[in-house]
Amino acid sequence: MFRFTKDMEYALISLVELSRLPPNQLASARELSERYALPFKLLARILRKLGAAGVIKAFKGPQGGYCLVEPPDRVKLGRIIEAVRGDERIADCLTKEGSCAQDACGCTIKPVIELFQDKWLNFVENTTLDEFARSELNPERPMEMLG
Amino acid sequence: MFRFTKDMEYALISLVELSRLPPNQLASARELSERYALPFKLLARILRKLGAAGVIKAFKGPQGGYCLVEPPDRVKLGRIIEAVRGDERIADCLTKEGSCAQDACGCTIKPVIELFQDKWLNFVENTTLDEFARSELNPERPMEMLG
DNA sequence: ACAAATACTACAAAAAAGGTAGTATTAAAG
DNA sequence: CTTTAATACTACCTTTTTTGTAGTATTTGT
Repeated sequence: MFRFTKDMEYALISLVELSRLPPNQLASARELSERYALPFKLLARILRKLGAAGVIKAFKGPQGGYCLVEPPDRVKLGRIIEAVRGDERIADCLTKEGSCAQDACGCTIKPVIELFQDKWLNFVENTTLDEFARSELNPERPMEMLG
Repeated sequence: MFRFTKDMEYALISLVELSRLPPNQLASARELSERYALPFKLLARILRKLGAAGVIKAFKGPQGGYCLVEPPDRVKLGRIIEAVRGDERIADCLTKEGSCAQDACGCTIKPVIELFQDKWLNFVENTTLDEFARSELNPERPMEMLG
């Protein structure tokens, strides 16, 4: 029900590394993959997604690599998830038309699922990369999820 | 990253139905499956799991069926998840020995993942079936997750 | 005895996750 | 202007998880 997938792990490990880079420095997919023992090709694909989404910036050629576009406290978890995993929803019935078997919906739990979704979306919009980089969640902000 | 699987949906729909049953009445797998258009055999297996976990009580034979063992406000979400899905953890690296590729862990995000896990576990321990049956989350309790 | 229910096991199909391979393109450096 | 180290892109492939089906055994009220 709630799980860090490998692609999210790899993305976050990479982004934390980029967060900690001195200004104007880059890290390449190769470096990241070797440093953290991540499968190179897979990581490269994930970084490309992050690049396409504008979360990181790519530089080609020798001495190339990636860096963050914005400071870590401006990078929302929700944006990372969307970049890496696409537009995830927390239950099929909320996304795909007609995928609620209880169609014309005698579904008794849909309201609660919708509620969960709102809260979850709100949470990922209020969690930022710097909280991962600092290894702690922000105790200052009102916690919409995860205390 | 956060998703209601079908088996959890089916379990919750069934449990909400059982919650609303008049005292001393039962609902059978067949009834539940027909009323909510759920695949019978699959539902039966889920109900068996809930039975084995002591969340619901089963009565065999004609006029048989299932009922809750405890009142809905005593049934924690965590117990339902464990019954239906087994002992889920939110990331492989926290469960399976040696499944952290960054072993001897240069993993920079493990602390945050552990934090998420604590919060999640705390959340599911403080969410109860009656909140699903009432179609709203409890605004009274301090919200550890999901606002 | 019959019928209606749960209990249990095995299988299988579909979807998602995780990973690999090869090629094209770009650009810095010699 | 060639080499080389980087990203960009596409097509597969393997494994695991999810979802669903089938068939049989067992229990129990009527």
